[in-house]
Amino acid sequence: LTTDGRVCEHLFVTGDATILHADLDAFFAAVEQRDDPSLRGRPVIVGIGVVMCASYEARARGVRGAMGGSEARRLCPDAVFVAPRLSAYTEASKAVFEVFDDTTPFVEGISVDEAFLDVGGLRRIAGTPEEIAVRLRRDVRSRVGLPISVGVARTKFLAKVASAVSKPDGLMVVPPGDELAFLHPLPIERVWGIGAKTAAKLHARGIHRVSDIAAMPEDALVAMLGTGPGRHIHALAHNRDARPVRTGRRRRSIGSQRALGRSPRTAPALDAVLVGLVDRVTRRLRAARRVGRTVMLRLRFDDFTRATRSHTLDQPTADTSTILWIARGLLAASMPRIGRDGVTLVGLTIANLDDDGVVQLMLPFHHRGPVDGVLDDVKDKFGTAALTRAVLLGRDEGIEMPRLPD
DNA sequence: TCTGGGGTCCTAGGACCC
DNA sequence: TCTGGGGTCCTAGGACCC
Repeated sequence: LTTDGRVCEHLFVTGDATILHADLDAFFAAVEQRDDPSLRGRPVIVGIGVVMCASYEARARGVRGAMGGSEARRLCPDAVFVAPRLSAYTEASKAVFEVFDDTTPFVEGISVDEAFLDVGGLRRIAGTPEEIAVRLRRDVRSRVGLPISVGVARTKFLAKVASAVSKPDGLMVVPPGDELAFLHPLPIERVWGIGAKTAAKLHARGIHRVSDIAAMPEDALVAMLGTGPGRHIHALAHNRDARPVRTGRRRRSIGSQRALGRSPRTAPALDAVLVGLVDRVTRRLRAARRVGRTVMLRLRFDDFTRATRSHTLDQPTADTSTILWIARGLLAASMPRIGRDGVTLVGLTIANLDDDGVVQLMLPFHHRGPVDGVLDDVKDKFGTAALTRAVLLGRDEGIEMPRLPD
């Protein structure tokens, strides 16, 4: 503890750089270039109305993600626009994560195209972190056909920064001892967690480099950004980041949204959009064998302000008619504001997720030894989702009474 | 073709409980 | 009459990320 009673954030300062951050380069565009040789070497933009992903050839001309299609075309008239093929990206992502899983048991997926890997303790069997990273990049290239950048450091934060700095198709190892020399000259935008708003606040006070942040007392940052962000940014600027690589993280919400564009905004039209969203979301819930308790309606208005309305049920569900009933109620409650401000986007998210009807395995207290035989039985009877849950229950939650399915 | 679609985490206030 | 001290859960909004 620090003198004022907070938990100190650099408990771990010893040790090697053993956290890898692996991040595919221009993922969607790279898949398109892989699958269509005529696109290689040319500026490729995935997305029609809006840029979802731009190849490095297009980025060199100033095209950025989330940019409007018209501006992208103006900057780069010879770009090839490609409609996204989400299933191809999902498949490529799975193949890459297989390579990750073959590298180390400690993989934490961050999104479809990036993950943290903890390779501490693998030195004897797999070599140094740098050797592992070299091999990982080679394997992803040969097995999946995609370029991937890797950062290696002692903290998640720095590994993430290093992979970004090394892009494209790069590898950067930040050895302990060189960390602040690497970090401090960087512009604050490089810090994972500083976005547009925070950067603007900092710039307004003449703060442009990470070293500027590091030179400030924590209190000053807290006064500027609030308690949570202030402390967080201050710690990161000193490379204090104790977050471990966490395996087995599960999705906490499932949602879908639709921008309305020029389509009519009448009540029946909005209801039709809502029905479509509910249908998509509940299908995805059931496919994932999850159920949820909180139904959240998300709205965006003409002036780009946003609002959310939510309702939490007593019992989790993935039932279409139940969720539609709740969603309609939330939409009805929002109609006054919609009439006033004009709606441009409708979204629906289900949160507070739980597993649906998954078997929980209770082992006797005295059970020690391997559980492989038991787990194999569970897998045969109930499938791999149940197996995951059983392992989770044993490792993280101890032994507890199973909650009976409804 | 002004601004897609999918997520995470944090905070603050209020209701409610013991 | 005024008011403790500990907690959970829900709702709404904001910032950030890919």
